[in-house]
Amino acid sequence: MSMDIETELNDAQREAVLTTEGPVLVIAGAGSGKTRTIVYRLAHLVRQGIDPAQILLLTFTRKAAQEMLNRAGTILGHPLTGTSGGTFHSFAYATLRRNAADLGFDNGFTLMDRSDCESVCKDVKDSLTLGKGDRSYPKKATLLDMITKSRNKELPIESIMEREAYHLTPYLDDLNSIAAGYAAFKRQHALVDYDDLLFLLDELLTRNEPLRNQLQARYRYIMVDEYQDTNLVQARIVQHLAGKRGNVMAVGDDAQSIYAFRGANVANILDFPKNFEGTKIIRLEKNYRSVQPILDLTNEILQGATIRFDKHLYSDLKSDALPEVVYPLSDQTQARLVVDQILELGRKYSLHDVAVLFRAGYQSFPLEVALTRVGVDYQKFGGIRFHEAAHIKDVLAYLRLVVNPHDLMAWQRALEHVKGVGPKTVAKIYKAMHTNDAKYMATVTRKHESLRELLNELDGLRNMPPKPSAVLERVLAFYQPVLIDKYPDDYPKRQAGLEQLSQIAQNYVDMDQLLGDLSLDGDPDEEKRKENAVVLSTVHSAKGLEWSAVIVIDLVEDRFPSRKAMQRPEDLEEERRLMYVACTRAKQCLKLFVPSSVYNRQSGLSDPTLPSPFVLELSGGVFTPLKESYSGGLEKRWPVDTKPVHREPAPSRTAAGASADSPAPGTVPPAQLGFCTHKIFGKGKIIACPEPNKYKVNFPGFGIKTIIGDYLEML
DNA sequence: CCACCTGCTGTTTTT
DNA sequence: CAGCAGGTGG
Repeated sequence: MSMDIETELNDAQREAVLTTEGPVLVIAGAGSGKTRTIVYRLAHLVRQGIDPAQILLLTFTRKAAQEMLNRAGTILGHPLTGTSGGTFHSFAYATLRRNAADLGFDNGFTLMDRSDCESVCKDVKDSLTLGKGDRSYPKKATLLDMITKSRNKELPIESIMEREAYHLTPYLDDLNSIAAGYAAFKRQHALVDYDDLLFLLDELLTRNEPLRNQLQARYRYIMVDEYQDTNLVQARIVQHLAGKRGNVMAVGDDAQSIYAFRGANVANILDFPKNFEGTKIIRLEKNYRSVQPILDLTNEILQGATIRFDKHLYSDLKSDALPEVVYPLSDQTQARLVVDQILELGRKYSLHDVAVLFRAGYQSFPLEVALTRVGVDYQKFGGIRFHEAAHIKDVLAYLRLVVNPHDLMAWQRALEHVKGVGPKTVAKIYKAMHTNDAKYMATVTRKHESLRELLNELDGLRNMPPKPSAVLERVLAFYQPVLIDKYPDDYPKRQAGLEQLSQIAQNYVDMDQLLGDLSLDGDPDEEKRKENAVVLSTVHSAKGLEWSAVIVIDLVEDRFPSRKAMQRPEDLEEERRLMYVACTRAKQCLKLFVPSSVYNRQSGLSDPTLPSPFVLELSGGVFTPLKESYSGGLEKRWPVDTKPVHREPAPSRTAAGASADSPAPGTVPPAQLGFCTHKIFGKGKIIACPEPNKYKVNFPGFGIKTIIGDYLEML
């Protein structure tokens, strides 16, 4: 492949590629050739004679980094060797491992995944004897959420609570104690969570000047992708690495910021020019991905935003076909209709070029069943990850113990397979081992004969050369009976997973590296898109990707936007950007599905739905509406808003629904539903208007109340 | 102290 | 439908 900067790039892209010195901020709209720009810049730098090892490319997923490096290699005609590319987290992991002793980890450390972190939270909670008998006590997942959110946003737990979890206020003191206990536990057992990777790197770079200088000297050219989704500590890391020279190119799009929930701060991209003096700002606005009718629709989604974006994408790609909005009767029939659409699209496109997107992982379950029934293969992104499966974690626990004897989480997993040994016994054994209490060890091993064997086996592992594949081989051999015993129903399937793990291990010489990569990057086998498998993905996991045809399902209130995001206006804004990301993935064909009812587990019945506000506010001209007929087909549905909708004397939330389609009878157009305040209950969300001037309002902490309009102030 | 059973609660997104 | 607390029997 050739590299012709003159003909293959537009003016803005070319400028971004050719500006190699000094800070550059590239505001890259969706589909504006951002990846191409980064790839060409990589190639250009190397062609200029820059040593590839002096380039650092930080991206959001390791997959993205790998793909960019590969493409740059293709352009150059030889692979880029020595370039560091990956996520902030993987870069941090590698750097910390080389400097573990400096951070007080003399025996190395182990990276915990999400479920490890949750169980630590639970253990700490139990050991502080908090929440006994309280059924509504925050779950371990909630506890961890609050702790990491507080860290990522660098705010006290109290502020996080005030802003987004008012109902947890009674537990504030508990949460602070649990957070402290959690931190102490990690230290004590040489464990590190995802957040620690970033904070420890920041600490290291701040404190260790020689190291900082060394890294600054090495990485003379830094590129950071998806800058809108970095948080405060990531921005500091970039500043440390860039140093005075400030040779940083940040690329991102404020309209695609969808990770505020984990502490991402859009201010980073907006303030980049302030933090790096003399920043050259380049905007990429021409879209090369989507046909114009799709962009007309996505531009409208952005127009509804409270804080307007200075952005309007345009494209040369024409099409006569408008995006479609399809109204199935229920989420069950939606699955069937989507399968029909997939089969039809499969005639025009390769199936791996067709994607179904949704807000949350579980929303694809009915579709997965339907696809399996008709025999269509699919590949799902954003579900349970490879390394989170119980049997994989079991096996990895033994590997972890080879590296880090303080890893209590791993001890628990490993020893609890012995019949008669539970959490309490493990804790005692752990303590006895670390205090050389031979007497207890003798007693306990006499009581459980198979424990003795297991400990001998572990010693054997520790004494062999730490070659991952060899150690794993031995672990798998003695894990085999446990596997069959523990999973009598489906152990053959899990066995296949373990063999896959063996395959992966072949590629590693270093145990730490293997463990880190598994936790930081999930299933390395997922890299390649399967041929002839339709893609199912959460919108978050679809970021940065594109398909010829995209179907978005479950576009109803409480699902997309998610129910949890309906409490606060700023969360709703993030959902809007998420909707924008979803729709801008489509190149030629976009279909939005709005089921009229969804199955409700609690009642066992189908509940009627309200269409997502993001669909309601679209003007009639940008899409073709189709509804499911009672016979199961699709027919054109004419916009019914010819008869004027009776409007309440205007709660002023008009941004939504200016030209909305008429809602189903008996419901109220969400255009009128917004937020309000009440003298006693405070701020709440209006969820229905059963009769004129009477509203059902959900007040956080008080629940749903029906209130006369006169007592409410509309926001 | 551990394993197993019962009945209640409440469902986002990810490195 | 899972995840979890609490009770019971070994």
